[in-house]
Amino acid sequence: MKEIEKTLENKNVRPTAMRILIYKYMAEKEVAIALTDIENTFTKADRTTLYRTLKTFEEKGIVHQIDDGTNISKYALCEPGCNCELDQDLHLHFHCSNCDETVCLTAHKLPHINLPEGYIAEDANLVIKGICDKCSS
Amino acid sequence: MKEIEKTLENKNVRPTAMRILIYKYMAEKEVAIALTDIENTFTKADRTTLYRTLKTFEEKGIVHQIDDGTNISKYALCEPGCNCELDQDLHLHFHCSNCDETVCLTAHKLPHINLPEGYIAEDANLVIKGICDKCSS
DNA sequence: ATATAAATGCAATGGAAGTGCATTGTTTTA
DNA sequence: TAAAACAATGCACTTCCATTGCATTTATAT
Ligand SMILES: [Mn+2]
Ligand SMILES: [Mn+2]
Ligand SMILES: [Zn+2]
Ligand SMILES: [Zn+2]
Repeated sequence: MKEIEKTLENKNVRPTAMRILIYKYMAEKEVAIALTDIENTFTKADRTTLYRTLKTFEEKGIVHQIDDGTNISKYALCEPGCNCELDQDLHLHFHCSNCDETVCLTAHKLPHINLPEGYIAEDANLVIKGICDKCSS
Repeated sequence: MKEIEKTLENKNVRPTAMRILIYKYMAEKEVAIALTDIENTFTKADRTTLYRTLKTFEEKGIVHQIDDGTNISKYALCEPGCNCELDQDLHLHFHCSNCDETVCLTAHKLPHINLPEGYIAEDANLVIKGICDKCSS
């Protein structure tokens, strides 16, 4: 428990009860989390609080937002030492069309892309859709 | 004009007045088009008609949908001979954070990705965000 | 203890996607 | 050609998620 408090404080986020719970929840799940997931888990808390918690976590580099093509924002805890604010650590994401779960494939970094003249890359998003390991077996 | 009618008929889409106009509009633009773009252009037509036109075009392989990360679906005419229904012709897309325009970089095919055991890829989406050639000059 | 600032809760809004159904227009085919 | 069948369009309405303003509560600083 104290671990999580430390982690939050290190990122300049006050470790409130709700924030600790959400962090713990995300740490236990191995998949990307949507706001509605958190909503359904912590039904006593207000949706806005949960929403703002995710936003705060994102701003402070605790989680990164994932756009998996479902038009539902998902979030996952950043790896220790990840610098996704600096657009490094760009890994790919996999979205399973069967179970609708999205996972970070942090080991799979994005390949470098040579753009045409005049184009300046600042960020990239690569999502693979298909069947995940759990659903394919 | 007759060109467009032929194209639509070849794809088993009836060349109605509205559809021809929308096709023409998209052909003239070199960027991906959102429903609201079409809405703002053809203000007399109903939004649903325009919406369903895009859906029809997509189903019949006349346009492909583009998810550029803005959470607004965009569409672009398929290249002649493109087989995006078969998940081939997977090219990357570039979204300019300055002018908010999205373009197909059809010359840039997606690199092959080796996924971990058990993962089966069916589709992929790669979007580069940054500054486009027009905005960087 | 008081002042200040941050976090939370409540209510409302906005934008975009999607659907049901009636109406209009077009194509078959008898 | 007229009737029947089918496709396209228009209107109204719904759903879903993201986002904001403001009041209230809670925590921190002086
Ligand atoms: Mn990730
Ligand atoms: Mn494209
Ligand atoms: Zn799955
Ligand atoms: Zn631009």
